[in-house]
Amino acid sequence: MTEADGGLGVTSRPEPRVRSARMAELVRAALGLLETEGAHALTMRRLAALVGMRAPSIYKHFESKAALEVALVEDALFDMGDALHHSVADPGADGPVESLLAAYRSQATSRPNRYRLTTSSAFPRAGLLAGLEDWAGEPFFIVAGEAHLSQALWAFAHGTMILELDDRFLAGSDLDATWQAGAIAFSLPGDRPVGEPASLHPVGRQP
Amino acid sequence: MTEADGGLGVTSRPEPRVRSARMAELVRAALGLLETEGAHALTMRRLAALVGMRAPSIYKHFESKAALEVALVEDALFDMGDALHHSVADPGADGPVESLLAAYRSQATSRPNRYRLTTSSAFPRAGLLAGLEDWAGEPFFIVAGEAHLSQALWAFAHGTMILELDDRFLAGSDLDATWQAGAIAFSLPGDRPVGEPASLHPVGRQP
DNA sequence: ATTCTGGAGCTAACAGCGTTAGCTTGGGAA
DNA sequence: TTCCCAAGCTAACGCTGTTAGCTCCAGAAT
Repeated sequence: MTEADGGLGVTSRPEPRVRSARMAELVRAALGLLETEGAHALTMRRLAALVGMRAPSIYKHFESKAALEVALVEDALFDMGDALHHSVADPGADGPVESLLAAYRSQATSRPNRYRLTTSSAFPRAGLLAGLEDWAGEPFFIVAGEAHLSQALWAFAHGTMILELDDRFLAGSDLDATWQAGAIAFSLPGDRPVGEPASLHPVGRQP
Repeated sequence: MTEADGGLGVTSRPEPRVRSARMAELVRAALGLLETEGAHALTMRRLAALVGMRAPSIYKHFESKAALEVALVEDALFDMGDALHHSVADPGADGPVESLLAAYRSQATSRPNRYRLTTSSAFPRAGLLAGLEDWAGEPFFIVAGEAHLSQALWAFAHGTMILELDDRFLAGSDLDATWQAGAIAFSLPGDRPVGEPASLHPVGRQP
């Protein structure tokens, strides 16, 4: 990841907050609860029981449930940022856009409920570590090379991701092809992988 | 809207559920609460107070809060579907993709909290009127002309929309340009509006 | 005209939620 | 040895969606 600092990166990876052993244990248990049973199962009483305490005692370590969720989401953003920065530093045989999208999709899919929490409208984003979201999202700018296209690419990635996780696409859809359709639409021609199926291309891209 | 039936449409607009006067009043009040104060304010007790009753009485008209939200979301999908079908039937001077995206954005922006509810991961989509979501989303297929590209376009639209509503884009971003960047990426060249600003194109698109 | 019925309101209450107040306890610093 | 405070506890508050069970009245049926 250090390579990226000397590269195109203009933001830097924030320093994660230090956590006591008990805090780390709570976050670990919370992640387990969230992923195995869903957001509705992540309650203070259930979490407390999981680590052998009672709900009010959690407040000795986190000032609110929101603060605990912030910890979960910061983990998610560090994981996502690391994966994305790695993908731009070392894109595979496919183009950089394909590589970035594959990293994004793989990361989100690995912990779907944490991804949902991270991108939820209700989540108190203001409490996040300063600069973390910008750093995690920077690879989109690096790959797209231009602000508006990078935002559009990010929006495509998030939109496709959340619709996939929520099973909103028509049953039986080939989602690999959907991701690839977006990758092609947002790729610079020179960066496109060779042997790209031409049918997926928006017909007649050239003026 | 009837023109669309004879056109490319293969799905048809479902018949809305009939609502008693009291049900309609509740849905109207619920929408007001949702939009003016947000999802957290939409509680059975507050809604009941707004129409001059007590919370348990609502259950004489809707079997659960979820059923009431289904009514709100069905309204949203009918409104969205009507707007999108209208846009494909009568695209403006801009291309069909621009026109569709503009309709999508305008519709969602007009009732942001209802849009959030409609697209929320937690929403019980199974309770929706059969075929309603398919019908509302059909214009994306009509415009893109191909299944995967249409899904990618829909994903871009939703992603951009929810990020815009949640204020997730970098402060000061020109979101019109972001929408347009996506519109261009997903447009067939022949359909692109004339006089497209070349600067929006990713720099150095040529190899 | 009387009776019956059922839709639509009500109160009381339950379980679960996040959270707070206030008490206790034990281990390390002074 | 004393003191302090971090970290646990119980009880409780106000909120949530929801259920049980009662009442009341309009309109249909007799």
